[in-house]
Amino acid sequence: MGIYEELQARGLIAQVTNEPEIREMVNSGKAIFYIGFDCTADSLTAGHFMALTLMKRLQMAGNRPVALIGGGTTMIGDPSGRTDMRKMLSKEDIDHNAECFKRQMERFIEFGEGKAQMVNNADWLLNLNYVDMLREVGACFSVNNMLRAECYKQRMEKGLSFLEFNYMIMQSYDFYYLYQHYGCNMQFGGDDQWSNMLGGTELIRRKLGKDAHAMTITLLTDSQGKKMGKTAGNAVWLDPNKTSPFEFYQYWRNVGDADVMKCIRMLTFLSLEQIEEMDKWDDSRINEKKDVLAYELTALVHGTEEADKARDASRALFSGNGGDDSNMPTTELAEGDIPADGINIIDLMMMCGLAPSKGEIRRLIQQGGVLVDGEKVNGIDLTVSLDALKAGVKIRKGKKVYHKAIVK
RNA sequence: GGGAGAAUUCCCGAGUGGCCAAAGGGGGCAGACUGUAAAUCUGUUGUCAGUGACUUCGGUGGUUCGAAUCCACCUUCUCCCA
Repeated sequence: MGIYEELQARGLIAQVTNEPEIREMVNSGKAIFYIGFDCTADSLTAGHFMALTLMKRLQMAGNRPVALIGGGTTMIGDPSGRTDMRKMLSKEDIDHNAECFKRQMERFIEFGEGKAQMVNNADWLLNLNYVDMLREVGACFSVNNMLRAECYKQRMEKGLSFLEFNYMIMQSYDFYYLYQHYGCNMQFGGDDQWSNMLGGTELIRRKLGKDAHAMTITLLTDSQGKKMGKTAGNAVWLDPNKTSPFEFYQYWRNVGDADVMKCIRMLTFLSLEQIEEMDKWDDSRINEKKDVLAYELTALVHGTEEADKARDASRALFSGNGGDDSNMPTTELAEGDIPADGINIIDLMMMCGLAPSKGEIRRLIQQGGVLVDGEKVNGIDLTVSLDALKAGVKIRKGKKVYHKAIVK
């Protein structure tokens, strides 16, 4: 079984330009492929993670990845799948974000001579001359066709600025540029990138008379069709400072029943045999599956040591036996922050960042959603003593958020 | 360039002088039920304090005892005509 068949079996392939040729190319390790990452934030997210695993899979099969950081395209902003315009980022922000991306990717993909390469499209996009560009590339695009592209459809109602309209051209130019300078013959991306990617193969065909290929990955959605990798509208980050390994673990531990096997198949590096085996497990082992998923992914992103800790913490908290809670998310407070006669529970929770406002904590307590050291808090006037804090106080918010406050 | 319209809280969307911190829905949070799942039901959802104060309806000024609501200018967007 070749890598192509494996990707297929894992349900990762959404659309391809020419299946027989792509199959042959990736299976024989001849593909030099790129995936673009627009740096709109200072950390990669769980959404990018799938693209990273794909790079790794293909690299393991002998293909050469090119990770493209979108320092140039981020200046424009991809309108795909959006109903409103992206916030314009400053050049400085973009450079900073690109740096962060680079560091995160290096942990994951092997870069170096003969291995993966990393490029930044700011290097060639930012110095383009407008008129030259229009003559060289603009002439190859039909506005009529572009307007029909799926990625602009959603924007036809709310409006699309000329700036964003050009995104497809920039991305196409990237492919064209990489084809010529890096021998890059294939592009991968999320399924929402399909039309942008076709723009690139089309441009290469017109300018050079050569065939380049494009392949999209199935977007990871839950059983309700919503994009995964978000909690309450916030991304699940790969940066441990933005999403701790514990929270990361918990996110995957909590996926819906219907989505577990799909996630395992698409995201983990467990062999297909192992996965088939798990698929046969009885429904009573559903939580075991979730545990495997969470552990595997946390280990991939944060390393086995962090994954072990996250799993231990999770088991200690949820399996009911008390257990080792040393890996619980913790806020360390200075003795000077706490009055000698103790601190009100509301203020304490504020210090731990457990809620954005005092009103919310009050409501939480009134609705019976707060437990301190296992005891339900019955009133908003509870005071936590300094001595208790020195020993460490466990606060539980709702069913799943555990936090420890300790005075050092 | 000309004309018409729009901007409301996390999102969508009602509100056309006081009864508006602002209907309804979505989302979020909590409770019940459970398996750290889903579905369902209930409560809750500006901030700080408590029988009240403060901030919020694109921005800046103005009218008024009182403005999300009226007026002027500005900004952004949509639609129609060029």
